[in-house]
Amino acid sequence: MTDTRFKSWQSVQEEVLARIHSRKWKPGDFIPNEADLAQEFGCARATVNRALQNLADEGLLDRRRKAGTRVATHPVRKATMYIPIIRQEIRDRGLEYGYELIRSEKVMPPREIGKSMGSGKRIDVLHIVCLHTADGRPYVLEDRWLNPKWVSREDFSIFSDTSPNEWLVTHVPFTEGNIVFSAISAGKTEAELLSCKEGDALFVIDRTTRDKQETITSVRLTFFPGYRIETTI
Amino acid sequence: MTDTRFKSWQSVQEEVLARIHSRKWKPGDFIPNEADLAQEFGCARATVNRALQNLADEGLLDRRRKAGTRVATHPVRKATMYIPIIRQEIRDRGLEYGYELIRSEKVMPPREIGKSMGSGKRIDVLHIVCLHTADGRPYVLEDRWLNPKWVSREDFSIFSDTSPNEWLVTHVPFTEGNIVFSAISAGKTEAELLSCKEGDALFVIDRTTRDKQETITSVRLTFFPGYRIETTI
DNA sequence: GAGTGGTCTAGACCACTGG
DNA sequence: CAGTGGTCTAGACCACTCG
Repeated sequence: MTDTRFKSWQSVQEEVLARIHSRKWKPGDFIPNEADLAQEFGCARATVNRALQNLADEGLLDRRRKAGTRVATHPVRKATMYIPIIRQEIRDRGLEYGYELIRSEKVMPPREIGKSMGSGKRIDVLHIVCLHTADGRPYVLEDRWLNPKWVSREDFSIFSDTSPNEWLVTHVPFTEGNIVFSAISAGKTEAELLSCKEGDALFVIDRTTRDKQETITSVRLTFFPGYRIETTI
Repeated sequence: MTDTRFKSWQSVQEEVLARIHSRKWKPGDFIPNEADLAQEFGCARATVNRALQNLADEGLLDRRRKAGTRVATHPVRKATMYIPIIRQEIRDRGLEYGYELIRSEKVMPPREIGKSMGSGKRIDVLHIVCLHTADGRPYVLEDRWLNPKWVSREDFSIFSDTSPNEWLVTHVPFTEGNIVFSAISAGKTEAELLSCKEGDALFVIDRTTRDKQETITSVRLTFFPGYRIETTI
């Protein structure tokens, strides 16, 4: 049964996938253990391990010590979304990118945002509103709150022609955070800035970036009506 | 410089992360090569490799042969979204799951959907509309087209009390597909079925599952107003 | 307790790609 | 061409967890 065709973990993965697709191994079934598969494929166990682990990461297999490996019953449990890097996304569509600063101020933020920025106290926070355009038409509205601890007065002024996004990349450490996708109805402000009608459905991404509990920046991206974000599984 | 604290790839990864966070290694910087790091950490190169590869997968490092490894300039490039398994999602929220079949028919599908199901010809296709409820309130509307090649007449009748989702898991092979997230404005139908107002902004997921070019099923999930999907980075 | 996956090692060779 | 990451191997031990 030893087979010499399987030399790389990719080829092992392909064979495993083929067996799943062909329903030789059905959802819920246990598959042979790594050692046996290694022998059948004529490769090292580490190679099989790499292949199976990768498939498990993608959600196609469930693996547990002692219990073994089985084909997942819910194949599509996660999808990897590529978060748009706005300027690049617009260019990729063959459109001309434009940036426009709409508002830049230091004010008391909404309670919810302020809480996590001022170590408990409510403090003034930098607030930037800007618009990214594609071929001159509104593409996405960026509404950002920046913890002043991370931005000096001088830096602040640069946002007149540099998107906060670009600046953040090189001035703020990598951190943790979360992202929320949702849909909102365009209010008066959004309608004006995005040149759409009030009530239009808009796709929204809220992202918060933290450094140990403390919020560094919180941003809402509101896209033009009809925007869609796509991914392959 | 050899250090004995780093025994596992996770600990190596943590150390690398720490150096990125502390900005000892800044975005765009090259970091030492694997061999050097292995020596510094006092572990095998394979261990360093595993750690760095994982960070590269997460988008925090850019790696290229010969060129080397550098800290990514755009840290948050992708996010892994956990696609809701509706019944489970509702239960996780502590609500009672309910299922209601609204329509079940075999009809000529919209051109776009029909094309990829009938090997070129337009054929009748199974169409299911159902509603998933949480504590009796509309949660998500499921509008699904099923390639009849994959569903027999008898199977079809079961959808009166089983969500197509559950059925698909055990009867259809794993495949490829794509997912699209977007926002729509509630029309008359959505408003009625989801008990919301016309014009409300609704979050929508469109998912298509294919087996080699041929579409097996195409589904649109339209969520109640206010629905959000969240992920951590 | 025993079976299975998870990981580490040391060494080797390969594959890609920048200069 | 040469440097770097990518991968494979064979063997070993560990960690978890099912029964």
